Amino acid sequence: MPELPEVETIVRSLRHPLEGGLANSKNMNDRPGVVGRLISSAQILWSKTLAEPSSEEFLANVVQQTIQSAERRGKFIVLPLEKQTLLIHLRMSGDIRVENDQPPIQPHDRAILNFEDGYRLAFNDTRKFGRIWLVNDTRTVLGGLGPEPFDENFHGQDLFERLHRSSRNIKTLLLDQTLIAGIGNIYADEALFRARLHPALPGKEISAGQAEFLLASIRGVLTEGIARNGSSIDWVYRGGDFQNHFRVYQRTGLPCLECGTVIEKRVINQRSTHFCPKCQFSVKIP
DNA sequence: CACGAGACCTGTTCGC
DNA sequence: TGCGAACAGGTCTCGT
Repeated sequence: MPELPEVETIVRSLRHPLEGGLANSKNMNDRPGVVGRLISSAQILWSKTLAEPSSEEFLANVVQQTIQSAERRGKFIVLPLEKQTLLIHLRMSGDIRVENDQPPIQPHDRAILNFEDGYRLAFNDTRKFGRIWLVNDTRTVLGGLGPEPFDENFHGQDLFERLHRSSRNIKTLLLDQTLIAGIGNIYADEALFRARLHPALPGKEISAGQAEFLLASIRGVLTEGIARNGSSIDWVYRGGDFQNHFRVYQRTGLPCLECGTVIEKRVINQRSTHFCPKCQFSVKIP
């Protein structure tokens, strides 16, 4: 699913002026926002999309509340309302549309928030993995997340200490949302390439200096991803451009852009992992 | 407790 | 051309 840069792009679009932009535009930069809109009704079209509370409770409580802001925590979209908070996780295939003029419900729409002014927010999710929560206390859902990569109080030394405790490989560790929040399969591979670290390297083998450089690499790829409005792959097209700038992800068999060595792919932690065996050579590889 | 495999889903692409 | 297998940006649960 969308990783941190894609979620950040969507969240920024949700903050757009209420009447600015084109409803239904493919480009997130040209879409109307939702902050300040009053929810008048809601529909749950696939019951499992609602993680909590019950459908009846959700429909009764979400109405007559105005969206106060649009934030991001890890890969979660956070929409504080007046009394409670809506949390949305897009997982693998989730997407958000904001539209008006009551266009027909689209295939794979799983939940709809109707606003008093005629606009609506549609949560579309082909694979049905996405989830929505309406909670009183966001800590019940977000409490276990690790630090935000851009938190200025999160330093290379902190990452080092977190990695150093584990014998699991670095690729798996970067995907662990309790260790650091927001990184997914694409940006893990891209960050490890920039950091010149082999994805199979055990966390405990990584030095403090390498962890420092790795955090800078993570911030670098995420920053570039956000600047390019995220990645648009396959049928989930959101107007992002970062997919045209991958250095290793989905470049299996192509020459490394740095050294010309053929990019390899192997499965780590049940996820496809792409890397340059020369640039990301490490002495200790299990 | 840490770790890996399986489950949850649908749609597209790959390989024979 | 057809058809099943493999694969896809994520995370939870269960068994060892």
